[in-house]
Amino acid sequence: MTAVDGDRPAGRRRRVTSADVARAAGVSRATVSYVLNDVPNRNISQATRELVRSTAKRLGHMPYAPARALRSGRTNLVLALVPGFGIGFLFDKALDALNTALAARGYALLVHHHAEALRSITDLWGLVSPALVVTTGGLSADERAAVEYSEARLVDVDGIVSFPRIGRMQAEYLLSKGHRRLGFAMPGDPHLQVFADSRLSGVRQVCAEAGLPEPVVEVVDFERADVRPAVASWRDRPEPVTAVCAHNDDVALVLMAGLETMGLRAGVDLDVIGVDNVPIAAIGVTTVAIDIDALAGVVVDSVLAELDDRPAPDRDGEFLHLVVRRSA
Amino acid sequence: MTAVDGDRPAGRRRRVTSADVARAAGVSRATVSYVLNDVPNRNISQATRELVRSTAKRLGHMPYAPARALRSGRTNLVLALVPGFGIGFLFDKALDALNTALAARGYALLVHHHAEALRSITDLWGLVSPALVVTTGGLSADERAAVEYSEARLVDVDGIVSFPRIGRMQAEYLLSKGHRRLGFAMPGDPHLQVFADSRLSGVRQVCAEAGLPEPVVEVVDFERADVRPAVASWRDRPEPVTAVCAHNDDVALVLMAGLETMGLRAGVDLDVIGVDNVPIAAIGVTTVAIDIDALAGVVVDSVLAELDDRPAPDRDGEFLHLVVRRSA
DNA sequence: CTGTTAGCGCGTTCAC
DNA sequence: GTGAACGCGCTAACAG
Repeated sequence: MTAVDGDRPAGRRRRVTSADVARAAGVSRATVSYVLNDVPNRNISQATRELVRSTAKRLGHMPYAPARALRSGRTNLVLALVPGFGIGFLFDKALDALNTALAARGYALLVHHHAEALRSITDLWGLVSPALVVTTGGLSADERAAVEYSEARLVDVDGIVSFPRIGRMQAEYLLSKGHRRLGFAMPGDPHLQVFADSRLSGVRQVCAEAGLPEPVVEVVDFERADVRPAVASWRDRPEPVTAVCAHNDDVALVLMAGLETMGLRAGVDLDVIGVDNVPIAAIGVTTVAIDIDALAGVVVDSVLAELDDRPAPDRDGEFLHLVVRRSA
Repeated sequence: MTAVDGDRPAGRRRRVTSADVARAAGVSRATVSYVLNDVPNRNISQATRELVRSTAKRLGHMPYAPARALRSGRTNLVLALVPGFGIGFLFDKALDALNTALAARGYALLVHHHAEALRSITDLWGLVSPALVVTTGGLSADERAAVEYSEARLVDVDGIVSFPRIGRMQAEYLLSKGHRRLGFAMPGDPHLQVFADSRLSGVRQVCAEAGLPEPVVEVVDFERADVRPAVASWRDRPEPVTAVCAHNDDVALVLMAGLETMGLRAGVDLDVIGVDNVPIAAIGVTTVAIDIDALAGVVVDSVLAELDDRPAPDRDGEFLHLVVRRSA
């Protein structure tokens, strides 16, 4: 850790405004603005342009975002509201793709971990005022309303990949293998609950449609890898659970590792299926894979379309496929 | 994906300003500001307060961040400049802790994936103007200078945990086990290169100090789990590498899984040591563990201290310890 | 006590 | 190429 303060004893550095540049260059503020923004159809001599630019650089002028935004009535900010950092492999990939695409169009992608309990949307808007908000379905009805009522556009990427659909695929595969009592492994992280519930609902549907009992839900805490209670709950019952849908591959891997320490084996004593097909899943996790690039592409297209006032692109791609390995 | 646009046919909603609220409530703009901000020592009747608040709510007024920031000369934004999303377990934990601590003090933490190739700091400042920037040492000299020259404060969390120190711990442990030819497994992700190089430097130091040859560096690509070339490079040489320091546990896990598919075993045919002690490492990865909570605490303290103009807190904690499992 | 007037901050852009 | 008004919220000075 390096505290960097340079030589600012008490009063901090004064901002260098475009007026300072204008004064130093001996031109008007309007000229400075036109030059620095490359405004077309403004006949400004090359000499003046160079003078303004060099003066700005010499003085260390940086445009001041709030003033610019206030005057133009809009920001070039896209705010991604996430339910927590490190939400997952796919998510991070999509954010990276979005970041690059937006940078090329002069927008900045900002990621904020928003929680209603911590701060309201209204209060957040007093701190940052985005042109567009990207969410993952993690907003309450009130929050959605607040965003929609503000001048910000809203793109909800929830549903590009149907989470219930993923749960359905897991369950359908397990039933096709002859299982009749399913379990569901929830992650311990509360931020992931929303997603997990959504996947679980798909598993529930399939069980209900097949006339089977509800899936037995247990938490497999990612942090402390003690899965004994969960495994006991699944196996020590009159009609034992024989196969478990894990929220994702990470949960599946923790579960599988735990089974091994108990002298049990995934795919033999208990079938386990994950979601995501993360790289490490290659060690033997049967999983529902999601096509990252296609997914990221749709997210990017959706956001850009909304920014351009174009209709939202078709989102009915097929991003899911089953990868069968030894765990189920 | 749901495109949410409500009923805004062509022209989008006009902003509801505090002037609108003042007009509707029949009071002055000043009164509105005093009420909504709970400014002390302002004797405003309870009736007026309620009137203003209810009117603001009825009209759906939200404070407009740029105007507020322009007037007050400062924002309440903390910008974390990261070299990529999904940088790692520890990082995400620290960001979450920071987010919570900052929210309690009226600041918003925004995470931005910044790359010099995509946009300069100067241009970024035209889009968002933070009060403080948190980095992980990923800035170039020019970028550092730009940040330091702006009115934003800068806290660099690089070095809270010494990356070379981590590499040293890995190497020292392996040498203590009798190994004399070390390898280093780099991650494929270019965003992680900076960190990996730093860890590698520690390994290099230890080898040099012990009079041993340089560690043999190979990339273990996280995305495509084919580790055969890397393993071949380590083993197929006159003096084979017998132990590998992996950049982190994820890399170690991919490597271990790859070894297994080759009919080899980590800890037997090749020793492997990771970093982070991620949950899944419990399956048997020997690793350098980092105390997350202590680390996050120092990050939070450093940022809050800088915001409060207090001196940076002591950072000389000991966050590292070795966890020996079966992989080395 | 209760509330108002007026000017500011900084970059943008219309009219000249 | 310039002058000047503007956007929106904050707050010192002031008035009933």
